Amino acid sequence: MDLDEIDWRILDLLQADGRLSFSEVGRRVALSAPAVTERVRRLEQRGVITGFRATVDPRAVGLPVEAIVRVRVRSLDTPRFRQHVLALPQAMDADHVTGEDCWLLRVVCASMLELEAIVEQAQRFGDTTTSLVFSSAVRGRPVTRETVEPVQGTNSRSTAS
Amino acid sequence: MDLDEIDWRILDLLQADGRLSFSEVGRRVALSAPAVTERVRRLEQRGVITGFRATVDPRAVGLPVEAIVRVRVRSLDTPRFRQHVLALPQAMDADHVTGEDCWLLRVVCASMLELEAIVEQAQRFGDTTTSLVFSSAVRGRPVTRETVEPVQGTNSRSTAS
DNA sequence: CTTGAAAAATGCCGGAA
DNA sequence: TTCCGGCATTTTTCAAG
Repeated sequence: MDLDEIDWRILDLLQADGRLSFSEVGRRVALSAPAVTERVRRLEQRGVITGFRATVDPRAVGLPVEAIVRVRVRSLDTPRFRQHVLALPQAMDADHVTGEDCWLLRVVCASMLELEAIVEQAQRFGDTTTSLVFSSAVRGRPVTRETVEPVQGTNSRSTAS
Repeated sequence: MDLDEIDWRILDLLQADGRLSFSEVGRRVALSAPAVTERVRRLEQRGVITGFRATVDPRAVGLPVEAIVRVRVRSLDTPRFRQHVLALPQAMDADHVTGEDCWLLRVVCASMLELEAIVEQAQRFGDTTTSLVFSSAVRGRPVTRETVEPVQGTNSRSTAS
């Protein structure tokens, strides 16, 4: 929560390239390598950095179909539904949300046939609404200081701030 | 696409911990460090690995509100809407999808007040439906061989396969 | 947080299966 | 091709200030 300017710069760098050496990070933020290592360790311990991951493009490994499946789960079935999606290897994200469609799944799969099977499985727990993803204009935007303290005047209405 | 067993094991390891040294990966898959480096380089070149990133928990940096905003963008406004969401630091994901709600935004922000402002901005482009995220049962599940070739008999209907 | 030294990892090369 | 071994360089790690 109380991150200083250097913490934010480190987060910027590591969200852009999670394999940057801590020496290199240190060079860019004008700190020694051990200092960076220690800051990163503390950011992880405080739960700010939750991990470092390689990101894989599903389309590049034979998963061209991406869809958002909204499921109106009957409340009694919620625990079983939770178990179900946890076991679904094609479910990349599953969010429990407010509103009529209690659950939102992001699913990737090899074909429409497979998507059909997945949606049919989900139907066991409630009504579904499925949308195919054309494209993603934004995916996993890094969290920056701007996200936390957005500046005013960024919108088209007030360009001449 | 044509990934062998070792490629999959490397992807498993690096999706779990993107900062593992390639020597360590090599130890675990019984390959020399240069061989791992070369495989990772090719996986990146083929677009399988799209990058390595640190993941940041928005809640840990003062962004406790997460919401999915569906926007029914009027088709003529789509290009401007695209520009708008690209400029929104709170939009973590933005997907163009089929169906009535042409766009799905995943938004994080500091307060309900801020969410209200963002939704009001989105309203300029079309009607919106907003759902608050209670929790995420799955977030960024790794892509595995199972995702590409799901085994049959995983579902509750056919446990005794 | 820094420095400095030991241990480990990386990058690059020629050569083997 | 794909992988291995070896060497120079860089990075990591750990101690001490």
